[in-house]
Amino acid sequence: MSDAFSRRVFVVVRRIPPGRVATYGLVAVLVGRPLAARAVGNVMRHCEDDGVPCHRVIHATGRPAFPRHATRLRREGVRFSDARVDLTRHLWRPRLP
DNA sequence: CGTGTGACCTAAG
DNA sequence: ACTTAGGCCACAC
Repeated sequence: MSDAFSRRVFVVVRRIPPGRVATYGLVAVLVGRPLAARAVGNVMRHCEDDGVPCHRVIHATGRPAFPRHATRLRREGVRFSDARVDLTRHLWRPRLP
């Protein structure tokens, strides 16, 4: 998909550094649609992982969408406490331009 | 143009 | 700490 919204979502997700994560809601904020968290999820659903680190976008509870994402995150040094990411430690806090 | 759906979020109980 | 209910947005039909 290459509509405007999806592109902006992917641009943001590509900027998430290794070892950090963003929630769907945070991505929504960063693309300028603070209430479009669900739509972000829809975009990620069709993500074919072409250079986009979709495993770094997780649920607000700290649970990745799929277990395989958790293993990739662990490989990047992300710490889990009981199957959820320690958000206080790993939530991405981008520098605002 | 109306409806249903989804890798969501938050507040409340 | 779970579960619900309500809300919001983009997209496919």
